[in-house]
Amino acid sequence: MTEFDSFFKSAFTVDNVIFGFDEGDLKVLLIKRGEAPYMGKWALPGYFVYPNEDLDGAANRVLEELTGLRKVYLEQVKTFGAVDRHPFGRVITVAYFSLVKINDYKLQPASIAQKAQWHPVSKVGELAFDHREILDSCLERLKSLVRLRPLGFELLPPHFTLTDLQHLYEAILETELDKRNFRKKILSMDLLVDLRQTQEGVAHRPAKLYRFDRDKYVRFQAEGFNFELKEGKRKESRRNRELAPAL
Amino acid sequence: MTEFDSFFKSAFTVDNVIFGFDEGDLKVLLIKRGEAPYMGKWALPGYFVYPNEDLDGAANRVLEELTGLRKVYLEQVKTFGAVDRHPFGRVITVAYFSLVKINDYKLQPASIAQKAQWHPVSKVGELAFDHREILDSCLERLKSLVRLRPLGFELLPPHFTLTDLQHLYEAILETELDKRNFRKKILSMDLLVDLRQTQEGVAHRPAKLYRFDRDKYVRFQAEGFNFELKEGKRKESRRNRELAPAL
DNA sequence: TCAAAAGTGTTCTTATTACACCCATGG
DNA sequence: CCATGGGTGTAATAAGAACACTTTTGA
Repeated sequence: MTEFDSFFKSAFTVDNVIFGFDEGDLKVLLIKRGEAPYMGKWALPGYFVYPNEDLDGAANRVLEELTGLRKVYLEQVKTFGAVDRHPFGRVITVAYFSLVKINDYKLQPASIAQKAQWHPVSKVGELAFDHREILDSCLERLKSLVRLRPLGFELLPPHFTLTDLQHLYEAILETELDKRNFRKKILSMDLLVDLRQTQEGVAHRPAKLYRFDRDKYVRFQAEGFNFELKEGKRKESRRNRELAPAL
Repeated sequence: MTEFDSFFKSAFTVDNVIFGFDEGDLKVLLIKRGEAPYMGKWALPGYFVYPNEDLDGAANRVLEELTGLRKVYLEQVKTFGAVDRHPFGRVITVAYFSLVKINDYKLQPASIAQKAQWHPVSKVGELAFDHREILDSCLERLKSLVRLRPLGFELLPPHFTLTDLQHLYEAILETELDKRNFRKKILSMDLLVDLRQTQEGVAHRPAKLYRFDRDKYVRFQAEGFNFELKEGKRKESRRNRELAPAL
């Protein structure tokens, strides 16, 4: 194998873009680096992949060490391998994003977590390494996936109002949605359970609470179904450029 | 840096799923392995990433060494890193797919290319390593991208008929399309140029030839536009599960 | 009684689907 | 003159977009 020895000198890491939703904002969990390189800069949580660990395993480990959460939504997005992206040597990183219910998040005792903080995505500036680019890729992927699959619920508490849900979509898609059309669509999908409870202690008419019916979704998927969310912009008569096959 | 030395013992590769379209079939270019491991098995073209090379560069190199083609459509899909996926050690691989016009493909003199062959995607069986899984991921990605962007044209010769185009979509999407609706949609997108030529020497009414207007597409993109291709199945009144925000 | 957010229907426009016959050519 | 695939339109249905007022609560 000596002919290949020279290739076995690189390392790889995972970096995890952990999204949460709170106070009407999409947020991301960042860590303030306490060591070189990029000391003092905000960075994505990540670490080297251990020799006996696969990629998803490493991403889950990073997430759990930081937040204590297991079994949350996690998706591989893209791998970044610019030659000089890491000063220690050739390090390529596999970027993941995960979706957590921000209230489930408990700061872990691990020292690294002491420096973790939620940042509104819209206010994140420069980051260490190429993490800004990684964040952007994950945001874009989230935006497109959230239209195709009911991921939004991963970010909300188990009980939520339709307005919560609408605000979540508005934050992710960076758009505004029509309240009546949104509700009509969501309810027509028949994936929400009316909990027959309402908010309490709000200074306005209390909203009904719902939960996502995951079992039903799984059943619908099995029947071959698509959850799809389209754009909706039609500012000045957007031309139709959709191509629709007619099986 | 000694604390991290143990991590710098892995290697990474790129594997390239090269798609082409010919005789009504979606095809993939595979190589018959002439050495261990998996000697004699069909595999995806791929190789180690050189120390001074980024990932896209390596994928382009693999493609060019094999086919002589440069500047073809190439897209990173997913990274595979199961611990034992390669017998030589820890090797993770970044999977790409590329789209080539099969007639542009010239067998290169490189020895590796001697063993290359186009296989109809539907007839590919077991492959070396985890390459079957990689192929499946790339196929799935192609299927979803082809609905969102006009990638199909990358697989056709510069001049083509509407029937060619329809057959291409049918092959990729594994479905049948209605001829009239397909043409109506495609032509309404205003991305094809009527070349005012027709086929010659066919034993039926000759079809008109078109080309894809790439410049126009670029302009439309700049104006913010979406090329979108939807499913169209409605066998027994498929329920509407699309969620459409109304900005 | 006021402020604040919840909740609710209809109309218009656009997109999607289903569907059948005549046309041009080579053999 | 036949076989082959090319080419064309319309009507019915479904989805998407626009839009404003009443309700319920706490302060």
